[in-house]
Amino acid sequence: MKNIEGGWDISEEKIDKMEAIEEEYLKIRRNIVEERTKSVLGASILLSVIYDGSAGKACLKLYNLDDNKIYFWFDNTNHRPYLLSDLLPEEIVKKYPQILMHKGFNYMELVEKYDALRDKKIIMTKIIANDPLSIGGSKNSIRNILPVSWESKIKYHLCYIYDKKLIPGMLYIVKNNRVYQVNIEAPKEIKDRLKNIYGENLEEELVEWIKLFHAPIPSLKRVAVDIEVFSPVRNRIPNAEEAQYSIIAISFSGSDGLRKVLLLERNGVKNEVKHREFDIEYFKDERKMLLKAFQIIMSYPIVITFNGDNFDLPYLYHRAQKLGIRKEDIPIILGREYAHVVPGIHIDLYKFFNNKAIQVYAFSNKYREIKTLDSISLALLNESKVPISKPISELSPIELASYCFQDADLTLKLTQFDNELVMKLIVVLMRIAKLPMEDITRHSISNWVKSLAYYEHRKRGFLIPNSNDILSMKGKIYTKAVIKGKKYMGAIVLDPIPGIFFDVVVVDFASLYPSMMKEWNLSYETVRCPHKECRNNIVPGTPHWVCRKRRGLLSTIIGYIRDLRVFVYKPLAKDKSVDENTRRLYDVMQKALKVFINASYGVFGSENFSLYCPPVAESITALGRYAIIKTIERAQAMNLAILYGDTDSLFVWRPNSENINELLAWSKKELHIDLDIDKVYKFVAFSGLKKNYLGVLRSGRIDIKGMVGKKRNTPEFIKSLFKEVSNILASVDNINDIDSAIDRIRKLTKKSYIMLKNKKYPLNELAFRVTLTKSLKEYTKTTPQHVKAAFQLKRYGLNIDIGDIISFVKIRGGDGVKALQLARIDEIDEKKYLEYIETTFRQILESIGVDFDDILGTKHLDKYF
DNA sequence: ATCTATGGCAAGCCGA
DNA sequence: TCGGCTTGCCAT
Repeated sequence: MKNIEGGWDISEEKIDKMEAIEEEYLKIRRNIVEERTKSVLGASILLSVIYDGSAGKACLKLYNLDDNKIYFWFDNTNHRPYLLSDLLPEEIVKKYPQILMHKGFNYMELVEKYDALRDKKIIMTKIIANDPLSIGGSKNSIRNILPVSWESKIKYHLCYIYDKKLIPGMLYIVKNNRVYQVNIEAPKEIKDRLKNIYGENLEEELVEWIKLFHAPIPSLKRVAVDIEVFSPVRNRIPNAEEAQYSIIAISFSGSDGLRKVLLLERNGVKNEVKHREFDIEYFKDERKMLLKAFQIIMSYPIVITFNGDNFDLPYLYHRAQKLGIRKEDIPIILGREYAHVVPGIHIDLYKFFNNKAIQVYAFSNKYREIKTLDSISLALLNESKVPISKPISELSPIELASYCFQDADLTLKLTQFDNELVMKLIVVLMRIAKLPMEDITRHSISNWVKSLAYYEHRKRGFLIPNSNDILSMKGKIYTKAVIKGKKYMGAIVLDPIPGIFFDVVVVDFASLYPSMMKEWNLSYETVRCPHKECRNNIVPGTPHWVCRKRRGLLSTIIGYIRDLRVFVYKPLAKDKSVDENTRRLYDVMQKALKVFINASYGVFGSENFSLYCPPVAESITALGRYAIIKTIERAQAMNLAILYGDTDSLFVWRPNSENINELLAWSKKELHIDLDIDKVYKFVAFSGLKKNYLGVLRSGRIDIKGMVGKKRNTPEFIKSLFKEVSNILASVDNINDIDSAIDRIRKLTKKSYIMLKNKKYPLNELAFRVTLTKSLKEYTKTTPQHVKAAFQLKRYGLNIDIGDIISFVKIRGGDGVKALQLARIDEIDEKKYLEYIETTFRQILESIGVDFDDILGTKHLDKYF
């Protein structure tokens, strides 16, 4: 027996047992490689597609619903890529000897001549480096197809013919070396709903979309994994590449009920303690423990981690190599950004939950503090980790096991809550974006839209343009942004009329920007199109024109998505006559569609988007401004009093319902956008500032927007004061209640002043919590307070990095601030805090017509000191 | 390698 | 002291 680290006394009998583990492990591996390439496979969900252009092969990862296992399907038909000169019209090849190296290459010209090439079914390849089964080998196969120097210019023609239109997340059957899509019927009632809008003959494309949403979403077998590593130094995160220290615990929590912790016996102490929540298996040899872990990982089709791409899996991989396990016997393949597992799929929930689109639109900003497993679990599961008092390396075996298991279990639960919402969302997003499971969970919205758009291009046989070419043809912007440094003009915000108003109705346009894209045929190819006849089809407020001859691709897709959400899935998700489970499923669909709708405008204004087209973004906002201005004019002509409005909403004071209905009808008829009643307020109090008001709905719910007291970075004691004040206001029913409310607020204010003066608030409630949005050395222009506090912490040896939230309090003298951890209560600068209370309260009070100074009965704060 | 947009406010920094 | 600029957070 080889001594690995420290060395153990191992009995013969134990060695036998361990060798059995190794034998079993190798058997599973062989089984995976040899048998899982079947030519007949029942209904399976397609999880991943790996193309390799240079080898002319593709590999699909299919999850078989019969046995919950992953199978591979190789396409060995060896599609050799065509050379560019085969694809392009002869005259173009002659004209440009280096083909696309020519700088001013005209993409539109190519499009016009492209029709002849349609039947060749050109599509882009997608290449994943380091695919788990090494079906190809080269990292960037484009190099093997074309001379290297062409690489950058070549992007849009590529290159490799693959005529199967596979949709990740959809169901397929494999038979005799062919892959067939499972036929899904589009339900009649859904079609009927759409026929009400589109007429009797639904377009084939729209029916395809419905099928996408009505293919069943099976429950996927999965296991969550977490590891703990020994560390001789407190709070030091071990380096995954060096993998210097032992892995001391590996925990698993599976959707099939597996609850297991593998523990390394250390210091010669034997601990065969049991735990009632999970099984513990003790190991003397770390290598055997890893083999056992690998065995478990390989037995699941889906492996879930929290930050496994960056830590757990790389650490396991490097540690295993260090302990002498051969590379090919480790079921982990490290890519540049991903850690893949074999044979299944690895989902890193850290990346998924960090995705802005998921945070904001799917989970409506329920979690937005630091994205740790703990904070996300707390927000979504209402469950958090039991804190440990000692460093990990000092825990007793049982404490360590519980701590480690807790992480794996929370990770699994994040995919299970709300009827497996997260897994279903992932599958639906895969189907919409046409991205493999690994990619959809790691990429951001601009990549999702890109993938969707590319798929639609290929389906229609369109060339996919190079972003440089779009930009050089359509890069000009004509409007000026209000905010310095922005590219073009955005939305209109009306100046609110300060004061308190009872009986206010808010109307707003239903998804204004996407509606504009749909109504105006806005897409990168239709805005500023080459046709002379379209030049007079001008977008109001801009010099841009829109094509009349061709339907815009993105405009069409966004139109479908919008209609499916607005007319089908959103109403059905609320429809009480639909059974509970189906309704929840519709809610998932509705949420997934929302993500795409909300991003559809933004991506066109983002340089990172591969179809970036500023005139499209500019036209969209211009049309938004046009719509709201026309509506205001119309409302005024009808004698409706507009108190406030922002982008797509208008606040109307005491309207009668006839007038409102007339306005809504007018909008539909004249602007072709749905204007709806969004909210009805008992009263709204405007402070006079834009994006800053407080309202109480008919239901008694209180709506507070933009006020300081609500912001995440304000100290806790002010937030709770603010909450009390808003509750007082929520109780106001009519104008007569106001005086007594003011009186209560006055008392509250005074009380808080005295509390502050007598240092009754604990230090941590006084802390401001501000995020570092850059790394410390990038703050070159100014040194804001939270950066000062961060430097103080750094001097104390703490590791401070981008994304950290710095807690600090304001003090007298010195820097003016001190990091919370370093401050004492007697250093506090009360004056600064009084000023802060003042602004907070002023915003509320001025809106209800009370002078802040009256509240205190004094003009000077100093009198309190 | 990562990234949807612009408008608005409060506070603090920093040079004139 | 003033005002422009930077920063972070929020509204839509």
